[in-house]
Amino acid sequence: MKLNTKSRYAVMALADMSKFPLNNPVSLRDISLRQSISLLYLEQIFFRLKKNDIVKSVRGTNGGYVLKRDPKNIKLSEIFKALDQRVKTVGCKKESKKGCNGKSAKCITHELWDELEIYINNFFENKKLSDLLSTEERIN
Amino acid sequence: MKLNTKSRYAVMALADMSKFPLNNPVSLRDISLRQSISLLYLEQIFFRLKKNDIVKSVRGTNGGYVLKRDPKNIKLSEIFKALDQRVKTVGCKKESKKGCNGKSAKCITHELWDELEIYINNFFENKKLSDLLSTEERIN
DNA sequence: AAATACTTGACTATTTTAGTCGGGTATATA
DNA sequence: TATATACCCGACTAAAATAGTCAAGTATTT
Ligand code: FES
Ligand code: FES
Repeated sequence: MKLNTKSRYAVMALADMSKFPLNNPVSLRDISLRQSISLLYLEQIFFRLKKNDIVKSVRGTNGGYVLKRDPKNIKLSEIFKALDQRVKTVGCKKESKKGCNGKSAKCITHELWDELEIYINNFFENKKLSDLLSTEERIN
Repeated sequence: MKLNTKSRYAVMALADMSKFPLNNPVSLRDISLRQSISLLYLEQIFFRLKKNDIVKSVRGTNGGYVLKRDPKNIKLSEIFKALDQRVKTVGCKKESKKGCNGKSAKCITHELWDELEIYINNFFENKKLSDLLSTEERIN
């Protein structure tokens, strides 16, 4: 099980942003420099974040991205979802009645993996962007 | 985050085995047929399981593999470890003081991913092979 | 002797990941 | 109004990981 860079960078970038005053646009260039993430990659990531109502953009000079909501109200699960990054533990299609090998029934371990998936999703569901900030930053 | 087939098949195969009397060798051919997993792939998986003291082998006709311990005492974490399949959520090297981009310090999200890794490993640590068997099978 | 079943390293096709590229458009400021 | 800044967005690609397969065995039972 591995977490991919897209999700990791997305959370990293958003955490970086949330250190600044809410209405102050933060440019991807700055995030790129501070967090050492490729600017072009960030653009791809933020395109998705914007489409999914997590950030909004301000174009032109001194523009950048702004969090659309308070970090307290942004769950990690939303960020993952925005990037199409879901937890996948089973080999079968959820909707289908068939098992992971196309056979008739769900396999003997299906329930276990389902449980694991719910367990992991639970982590993301209960974590908010604000949880990443240290006490001093949170006061700001 | 995705679970790979190696781990999934390993648990599936071991769960299949644990339905049979403990001292009765179960051949990979049978598991392959019952669970629709490639025999050659299973061989690769069981090679590792054997090396890691989870199963032992019985060669020759009517041979097969036998669980080395009671399913009650086989943790999923051991199975994963046997297959070199570890949970990896961070971008940096654990030992190193450096961050995930080779920069000086650990990044702002490092603690979060560490927490996630511990959280997931915890699931595997607390699950045993016996937990996969239904009540009737457990009596057996 | 023959069949069964494990042994073990190497190899390969496919898929996924981690980005890059290119050619835009909108806005602020000098 | 020219220019620089910064977002916009689809398409592309190299590299790594995954999911197996292949080959050439060895040990044991019947
Ligand atoms: S994981 Fe769903 S049937 Fe195997
Ligand atoms: S995840 Fe460890 S430094 Fe970024």
